[in-house]
Amino acid sequence: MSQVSIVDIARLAQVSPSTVSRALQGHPRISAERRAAILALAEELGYRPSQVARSLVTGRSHTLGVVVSDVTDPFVAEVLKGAEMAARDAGYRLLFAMSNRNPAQEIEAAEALLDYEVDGLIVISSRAPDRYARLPRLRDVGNDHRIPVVLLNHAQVSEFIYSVKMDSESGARMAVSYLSQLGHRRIAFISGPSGGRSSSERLAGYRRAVLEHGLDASPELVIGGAGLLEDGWETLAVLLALKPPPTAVLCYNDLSAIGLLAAAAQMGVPVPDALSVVGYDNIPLSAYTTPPLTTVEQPKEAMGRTAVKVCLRALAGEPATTTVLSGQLVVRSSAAAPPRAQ
Amino acid sequence: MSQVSIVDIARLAQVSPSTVSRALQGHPRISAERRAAILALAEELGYRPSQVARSLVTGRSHTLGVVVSDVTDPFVAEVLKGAEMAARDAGYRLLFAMSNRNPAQEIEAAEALLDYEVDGLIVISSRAPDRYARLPRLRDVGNDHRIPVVLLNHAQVSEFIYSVKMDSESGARMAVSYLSQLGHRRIAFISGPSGGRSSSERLAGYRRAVLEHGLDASPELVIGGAGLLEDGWETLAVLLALKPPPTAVLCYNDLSAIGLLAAAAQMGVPVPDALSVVGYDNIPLSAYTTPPLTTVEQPKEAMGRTAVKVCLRALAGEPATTTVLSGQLVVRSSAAAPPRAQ
DNA sequence: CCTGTTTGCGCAAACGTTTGCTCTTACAAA
DNA sequence: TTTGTAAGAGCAAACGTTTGCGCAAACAGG
Repeated sequence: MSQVSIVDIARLAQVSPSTVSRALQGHPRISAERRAAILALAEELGYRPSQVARSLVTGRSHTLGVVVSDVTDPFVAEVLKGAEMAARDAGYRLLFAMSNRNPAQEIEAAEALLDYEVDGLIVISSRAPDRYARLPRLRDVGNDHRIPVVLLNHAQVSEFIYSVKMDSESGARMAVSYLSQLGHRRIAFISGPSGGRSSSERLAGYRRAVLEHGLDASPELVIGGAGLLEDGWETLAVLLALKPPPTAVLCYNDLSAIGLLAAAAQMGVPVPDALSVVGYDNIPLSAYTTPPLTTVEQPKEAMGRTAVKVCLRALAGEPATTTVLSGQLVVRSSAAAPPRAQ
Repeated sequence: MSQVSIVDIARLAQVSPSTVSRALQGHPRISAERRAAILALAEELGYRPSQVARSLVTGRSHTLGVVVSDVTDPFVAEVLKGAEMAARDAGYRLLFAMSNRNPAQEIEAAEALLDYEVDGLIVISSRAPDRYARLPRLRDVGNDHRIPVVLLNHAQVSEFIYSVKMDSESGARMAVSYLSQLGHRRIAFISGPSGGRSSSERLAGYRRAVLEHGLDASPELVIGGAGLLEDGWETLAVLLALKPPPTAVLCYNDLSAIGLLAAAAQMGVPVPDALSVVGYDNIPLSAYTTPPLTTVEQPKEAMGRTAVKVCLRALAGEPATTTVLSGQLVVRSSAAAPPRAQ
């Protein structure tokens, strides 16, 4: 640490360290000349305050912890991007950890981040949302210094856990309604990671739309998945094995939809002529598939930004909220009227 | 901070804080019973050491800064994933920042991370590699406490800047050789972000292979790009405008290749029948395009892991190295023999 | 029994800030 | 002149650790 510190400046400026500190933060009771002199000196020496020393005394690290399931998932990456930008804009930094979609690892990571005294915690695709309310350090602390946790795409699970989410149910509902309007009666759903809130909400939206439009509600039409490329790929076979096969399918996310598209192309199943497929998320790549994917947009970057904003507001003492953003269907060409209706 | 500290434990155990500290870190000169008692107490109280206090005194934060161009790029995300895993395995955390492919923002981010006393810096797709050697805090510090910087896919730019990279030149060369063996004589190259080291190396590899195989070396065959989906999309038109159009194209990365594929599908240009395309990176999605993309594999996760390993070794005092990993061609079906050779 | 070494532990300084309190000086009001 | 107040700056404690040094007791060798 041959780094220049506040006392180096103090020595050179012939003042006390406290004066330097106050001058730097614009404390009113420092004369203008001193202030200027100190600022100039600091600039000249290339002084940069030690964030860790600052943290130690103030109890604020200007750091937010973010734990994600897997950065490699385009949806997650996009949200993370939004969060990073908002954090930077607010003078905050992000301590990053991955859970590999593993609940135990997720909690472990969260705890580790707390060791670094992050001011808040953002969890992007939680697999263990209800455990946060029970983390000792999140529970015990007096209300004056509670560490806000904001969960993405999860309902608020406790009084002090915040939530920003998209209305997944209506998103899925919109997609199914659209397919229904195109003439489809037998629509399959590939679900996401079990236990995931967004997965169950999308399923609920699917079921609701199926009911509302009086579509085929056979349970065999909902097929398990985990939101991975492979899921979509493997699912095509089970779709085709159904009797009769569905004419359309709503996928948990774009990734599984893309897997499905690939399988269809490989097996010579024309999309959308023989099978309509719609995804969810509207990741950038979804515009570049063949055919381009009809999908429901999730405001990913905005969700990330909002998450840190909510977190920061919580730090400022605002009560917990769950803010819900809305998406919309983006129509491209992977869904069309069913064969028999043509 | 109503957090339990080392002095709380000390009070309860009727010993001094130093003893607690030493007991916790397994110092030999603490009796076994005391040690056990203290450990038990710590466990019971749910004690977790304050990393920031620790950092302040030891000068080590057990934190690595990582600045990336854009997490949203699948290549970057994959490398980041590898880095995160290796860091976690070593008991390190990652402070994350994004540069948005902007040199000024990149340096600013790096400086900000240094304020948090990161032990090392990893830069994933640098746009300003040569500026690190000049950062005051990286230059001035005595050799005992120099902060290692490892650049990904950049050559070593100074004695104290480390580098882990793939041999991009030979990767590109392999790809072009392969196309040449298939019978292509006129092969285009879509370049990556100008100024990027990997872009120029891949271009060099392309040129070398073109020369070696006596292929058409017209300068019009190398086309500018930035490694984005849009680049590939827009490039198809300029490819087709060439007279005669090339029969194959090597793209800077899979992203641009996928853009190109999409454009081709949309404009009815059959791939690989009318145009062979090969990508670079082998991102997971490249196996799910139509047709599946022939590409050159980059060991992305391994690169991330290696980056943190190199960084940690540097901290342990090993001299700077540049380690180069090797890739290989993964043949799928987006490249085949040219039309006239069939 | 004396000296020398080992074992076990505490004291206190240090890391680089921030901040409540105190102190001095100047200046205005009475 | 006295008193009161405001401005400007310093003292020292505090944040939670780590660690060099010192000290006492125990123990070994002679």
